[in-house]
Amino acid sequence: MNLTPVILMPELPEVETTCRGIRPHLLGQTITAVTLRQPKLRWPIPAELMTAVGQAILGVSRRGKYLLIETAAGTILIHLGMSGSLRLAEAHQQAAKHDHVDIALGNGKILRLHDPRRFGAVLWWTGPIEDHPLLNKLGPEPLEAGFVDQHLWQLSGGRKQAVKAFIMNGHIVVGVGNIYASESLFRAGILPHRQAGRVSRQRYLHLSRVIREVLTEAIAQGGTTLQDFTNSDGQPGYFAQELLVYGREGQPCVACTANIKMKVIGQRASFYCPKCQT
DNA sequence: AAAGACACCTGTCCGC
DNA sequence: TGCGGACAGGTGTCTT
Repeated sequence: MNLTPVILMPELPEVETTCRGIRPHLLGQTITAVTLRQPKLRWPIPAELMTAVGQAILGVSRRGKYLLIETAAGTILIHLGMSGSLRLAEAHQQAAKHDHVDIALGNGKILRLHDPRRFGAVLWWTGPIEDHPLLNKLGPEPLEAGFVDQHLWQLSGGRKQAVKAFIMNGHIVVGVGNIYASESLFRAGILPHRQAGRVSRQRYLHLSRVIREVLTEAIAQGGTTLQDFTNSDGQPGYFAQELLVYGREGQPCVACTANIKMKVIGQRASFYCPKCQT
C-alpha cells in the first residue's frame, strides 16, 4: 500500500485538538493585553475585542470549527480558516511573519494566532453565544448526541446537490471538511457526486457512523501526534495522517486496486474509487 | 429554498 | 534560476 501522508490544516479534528491543547493553559487566566498586528482577517477584527482585556477566561470550547474563549464580559470567537494555527508563545518570543494577533495572559504566556492566508477570523460577542449569526444556523456536532443516525437522511429528501457538498454544508452538519468528506464517502462506499436525495436511508445510517469514526480517529491521532503547545519548535495544530483516497488520484485503491479518480465537485477536489463507491 | 459561483489571501509547486 | 499560472485544508455572500 502506498498511502500518502498529508499535512493537514484546520479541519474539525485539528480545531478540536487545538482546543484541547490550549484549554489547560487558558482556563482561569486573566487576559492582560491584546495585540493586533494585522486586523484585516476575513472580517476586520473589531475594536470591542479590547473589552476582553482584564477579563478572566472562564471557558474554552468549540462549535463547529469556531473556537470560543469565554469571559464574563463576552466571548472571543476564533476561526482558523484555511491556514490558521494557534500556539502558546513565551513572552520573550517575538512575533514572526503572519503572527497577526496576540492574547497575553496573566501567567506570562501568549496565545498567538498565525494565519498566512488570513481567511481566519477573530470576533467578539457579548450575547448568548448560540445566538451569534455565524453559529445560530449551524447543524449538529457529528460527535455529539444531537447528531442522530437518521439526521442526514431526513434532511436529504429532494436534494439534487452532490452528497459530498451536502455533508460539507455546515447548516446540515458541522465539521466535515474537504478531506474527511472524501474519506468518509469512500469508507461508506458512496460516490461523492451522487445526488444527496438519491442516497438510501440505510446508506446514510452507515455514512453517519463512518463520519463519527473518521473524525474520532483523526482526533485521537492528533492527540498523540501533536506537540506540546508551548514547545517553541513544535508545529501546533498540524499533524499528519494517512488517508485512503484524498490526494491519491491515479494510485491504486487500498481495497480493490482500481485507480483512484479525482473529480471537482462544488469547486473542491474530490477523490473516490470508481469501483468501491456506487 | 436550493444550488452554484465567487470572494477573501499567501505560499507552494509545476511546467516552460 | 526565474516566472506565470494553477491550486490549497473554509465558508459567508451574492446570483441564479
